[in-house]
Formats: sequence, structure tokens, C-alpha cells
Amino acid sequence: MITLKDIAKELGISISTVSKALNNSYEISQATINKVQKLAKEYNYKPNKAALSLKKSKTKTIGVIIPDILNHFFAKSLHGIEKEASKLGYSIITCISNELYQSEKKNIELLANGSVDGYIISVAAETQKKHEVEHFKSVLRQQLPIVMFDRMIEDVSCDKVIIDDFGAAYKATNQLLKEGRKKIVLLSTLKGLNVGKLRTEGYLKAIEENKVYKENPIVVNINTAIDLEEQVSKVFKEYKDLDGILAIDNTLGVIAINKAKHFDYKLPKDISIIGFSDYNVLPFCNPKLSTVTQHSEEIGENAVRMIIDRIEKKASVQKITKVIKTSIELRETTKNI
Amino acid sequence: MITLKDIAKELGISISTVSKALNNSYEISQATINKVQKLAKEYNYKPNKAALSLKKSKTKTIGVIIPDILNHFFAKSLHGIEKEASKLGYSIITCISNELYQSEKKNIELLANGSVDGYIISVAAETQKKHEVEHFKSVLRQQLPIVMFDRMIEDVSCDKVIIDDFGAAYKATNQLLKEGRKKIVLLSTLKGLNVGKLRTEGYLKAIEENKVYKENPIVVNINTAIDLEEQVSKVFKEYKDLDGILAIDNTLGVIAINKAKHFDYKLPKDISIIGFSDYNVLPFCNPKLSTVTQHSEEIGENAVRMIIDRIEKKASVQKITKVIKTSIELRETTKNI
DNA sequence: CTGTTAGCGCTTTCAT
DNA sequence: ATGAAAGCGCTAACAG
Repeated sequence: MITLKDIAKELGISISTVSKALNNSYEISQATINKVQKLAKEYNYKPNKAALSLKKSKTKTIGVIIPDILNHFFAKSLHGIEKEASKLGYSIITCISNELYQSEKKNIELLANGSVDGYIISVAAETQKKHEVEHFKSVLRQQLPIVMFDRMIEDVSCDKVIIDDFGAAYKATNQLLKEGRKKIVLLSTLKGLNVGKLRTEGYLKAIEENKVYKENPIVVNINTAIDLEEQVSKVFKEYKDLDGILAIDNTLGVIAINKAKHFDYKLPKDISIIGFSDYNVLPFCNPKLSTVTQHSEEIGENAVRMIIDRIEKKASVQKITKVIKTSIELRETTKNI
Repeated sequence: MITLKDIAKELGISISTVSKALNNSYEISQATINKVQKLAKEYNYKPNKAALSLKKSKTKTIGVIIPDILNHFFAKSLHGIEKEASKLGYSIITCISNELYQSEKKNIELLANGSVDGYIISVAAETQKKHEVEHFKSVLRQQLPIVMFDRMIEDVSCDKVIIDDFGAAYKATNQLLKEGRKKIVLLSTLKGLNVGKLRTEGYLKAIEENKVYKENPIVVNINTAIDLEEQVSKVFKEYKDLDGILAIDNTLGVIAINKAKHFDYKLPKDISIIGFSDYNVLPFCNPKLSTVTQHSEEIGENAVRMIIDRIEKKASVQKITKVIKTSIELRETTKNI
């Protein structure tokens, strides 16, 4: 790699003059600036990242820790993070916790050696379940800011970007009620995550508030470790006159469509189904699943802006929680009311 | 952050003694080593990454440039990369080219300032189409090694990890022929990628070699920018007595299943279908799609091992191309022969 | 307008 | 067994 020293030597001037010339310092004559910049371009000079980091105690990189890259929600969020960070002149170091507390902790500690200026984290399921917070607090004590997105822990004092899961489920359930559905099942999963709890609460609230709806709420917990289709089949058999399904993710949504067809329901005449869009399953379903859309990339972009504001001390002292609204996209598995 | 200086001052000894003590140097007395390491642990000392990089001209990080994070093949490869790199003590900086040449070039150049010790790259579609190579060669000239995976360019002299796409398509087509299929269509896509070409060639070779098979090969290019289902429907209408489909990706595989059912084919009695497993579509199809499996994570792991061998100069001077074998997983859309 | 110098945190050679 | 000093590449305060 070509250095300031090389350029200085070649031009017979001092290193600091070269440095200032490259930074267009007012102290340097235009003539010198020109010849220095010309040579620098010629040699394709780039300031050494490590030297810059060392000097300025700033790395211009963000540590991103996500639980699972194969989950489309996180992949899309990561995409948003990468795009926005790159736009704002930051790099990202990506670590994957695989939903494990130890792995998350190890990754966070590994980066706390001046590798990053701050973190964007979506908390591992295990960490959330065990309610481990010490590794986050330790980092915060070292003055490294954290932004949590989607999966967060209430009592860690940092900026947060969350999805309005409660409101989304509430709205989606209301859509089903508005269509006159009388027996609505929530297909949930048993993962001990906030997300699931909030969506369940949103569903319950909508059901309870509705005066017309007579049935009790029906929450079915699907075990994701075993055969999904069989479990969904069982739901159809158990609740004969079922006419609405809110599926907590899109996989369950598509399976619900297929099972509804299998049990000779007409969609959306006999039954309405709404899913959550963690990824694009539209090519695989017929009719097309109506979904709650999460705007995953926007979530990532917001997280980046918040962490950079914090790193560059442009944010207020107070911690901010930004709620990203979801939207419902009605397609063919709901009546378009 | 706590530094050597802090520890030295606290213990009333010199910085260099502390440094040596932490590295268990034989020059230092056991007593000193003990008290230094004890205090370092107490203060949770971590050597500053930037200083280390600067001193050693080694960053212990790898730049990873992939075309598309939402594509499951790349997401899984990235997962393999991250896992293996982390195991071997390296970090990764991830950049996404979005299949664009300019973005790829920009990202590569951005990291060529001492940010990384080497690159793992899967070439953007546009770059491959335009056959741009200068940005790769420029990096190579700066002594930064590159490993390309999956999407590579023949005449860039670097290590490569590729999938046996030709062999995979050849084997899959032979499976269909072995089942006695007489009219086999290849559903391909028009993306100008090597991958597509190789799979097509594998299909063609198998067809041509077979003495029993009388039909001409049928390669249908699907335009991924417009409605996929309609195009697949058209194939079924155009080739009435079609009894085998090799789909170049799993999305097309599932769509083919659905269309086959729609046109009243019994699977696998009337028709066999094989897809390529870029991601897990099994929950969405019934019967379950037989697939060619790509072992994406293994590809990523191999790429990491190769780049580290290169970085640490453990590899032979000669460039290596490693071919990762695929396997066929027969499920319910093929006769189990 | 240009140059000298110190220092970011660390390793390593060379004295002591 | 310990320490002083140089140097990795850069910036910036200060001197001239």
C-alpha cells in the first residue's frame, strides 16, 4: 500500500504537508495541493484504515449481531442496514448468534476491542428467554452505543427500533371481524419471543373488544420442531366451522391455505386467511395470501441512522424507541372490504 | 478502553514488560507474568484492534461481497462463511452488490485500504455479463488475495469454489431418463449467468447421450421479471405429453408442481419434477419436491479456508479450483428408482 | 505556506 | 529480567 511517506519522498516535501494538501487545508498553497493530489490519484492512494482508526479512535464500522440469517426478516433487515450504512460511509461487521446466548455474548465481546463504534443487535431467542442482560450493559458501560431492533429487552437502556406487532395483529384481526368472520383462530408458535406475545395480545384485544363476535378467542400454538402440516390439519379438524385464520408467519399462512383447500373451503368465500410477511411466499400460493407487511428494510435503515446519531453524538441524551408501523396488504385470501 | 500503558502505570513497570508478560514471553519472570495477567483480566483488557492491525499489517478480517442477501443460496453461503471465519479467528465485513457492477467495484475498492486481508466474492450478474475484470485484477495486483465462489470469472487468476452445476443437472436429467421419462423440459432462466449455462449443458449432454430417448431437448427460458406462473402454464399447454421437468431453481420447481396438479397430472405417476434447492420450499409443496442439494454452507466454509490459507501463505503458489459436489434428494415428485 | 514533533496502542530489537 | 526506543501511517498543535 502506498503511504503519505511515499508521496512526500517522491515530491521532496514533508509528510504533514502531504496530509494537509490531501485534506485541502487552507494552510497549503494551491500549487502544492494540486501536485500532491495529482500524484495521489496516480498512485491510487488511500488512507490506511487502521492508522486512521488508531489516530481518531473511530472505526467507522458498526457491529451487527442477528440471530439467524436464513430468516428472511433478518436477511431483509440486514440488507437495509448494509445499504444505509454504506450510504453514510460506514462498514458493517456481521455476526450471527444462531439464537444462542453464548454465541451472542462472545460476538459482542469480540468486537469490544475497538473493532466497532457501536452495535445494532437483534437479541437471540435464548437471551430473551433467560433474560440475560449483563453482556449488553457491560458494553454500554464502555461507552459503546447499542441499537436493538425487533427483538429487544425492555430494561436495557438503549435506542430501539421495534415493529408494532401488537397493532398489526390487532388490525389484522379487526379486518377478519369486519368481514363478518365468526370463528377466528390465531396460529402462533411457541418460541418464547416478545413478538409472539405481542401479536397474541393484539389478536386477543381485537376479539374481546368486538361486540358482535360471540366465540372465545382460539390461540393454537404450533410446535415448529415437528411436522407443521399435520398440526394445521388438526386445527381444521378440531374447529369445524372455522372461518378466519391469522397466521403468525407466512409459512403457516401458506400451509393454512393449502389445508383449507384440502378440506374443501372456498377462499375467501368460506374462510379468510392473513399471514405475516417474513418472506415472499406469493409464488407458492394460490389464491395469493393477504399479509401484514413488516417493512424490514426500513427497520434496518432506521437502526443505522439511530446508531450513527448516537456514535456521532447527534442524538438527545434520552433513549429513543422508534416504532415502525406495519401495513396490511389485502390479496386474495380476504374479502376486499 | 484500557491500554497497556494503564496497566504499566498501575504496576509501576514499563509498557514493554507488560506487553511481553501478556504474551507469556520467556524473558519475563513468572511473578511479573502472573501479576500482569491478573490485573489485565481484572480490567478486562483487550488489545486494541487498530493498533494491532497497524503494527502487523494484518487485519484478521475478510471482505465478503455477495450479489444478493435475499437469495437463500447466498444467505446460506454467508452463514457458512461467518461460522468458519469466526471459528478461525477472523471477522467478516459484508457488502452486497445487488448484482450491479458499479456497486461491486465500489465495495471492493472501499475495502482495499487496509480494511481486509483478502476477499471472498461471488460475482455480480452484471459484472459476469459484461465480463468486467479490471477491478478484480487491480486488487490482486495489490497483493490482496481473492476467492471466488459460485459466480466466478474464468480468466481471473484466483482460487475458486464452484458447484458442479453441470454434473448436477446431468445427474438429475439422467434420473428422469432412468424413470423412463420421454419428454423432459428444462425450465431455465435468462440471467446470463454461468450457473444457468452449465446446468443447461448438463441437461443437454444427458439427453443427447441417451439412446432410448427420442425427443429433442426442450429448454424453456423463463423471464423472472414477469409472472412466473403464467409462463409455466404456457409450457404445460405447449408441450402436451410432457412427463419430466428439471427446474433450475426451487421456485420454478414448486410452481411446476402446482401447475402439474392444476392440469390434472398425477405425481409421480404421470410426471416427475426435480428442482434445485436454493431454499427450503418443502413446507409449501405437496407432494414434496425432489431436489438437487447444493450444500451452500459447505461452499462458504471452503471459501474461508482457502482465503485464510492464502492470507497466511500456507497455500501452494498455484491457484486452486475446488468443486463441491451436489447430491440429489429424491422425495415425492420422482419415482424412487 | 511548510516542516517538525508528538502521539494514538502495540510489538520488537537492543541495551542494560 | 526489565526497560528504552523505534516505528507501523496518520493527524494536528506548534514553530518557523
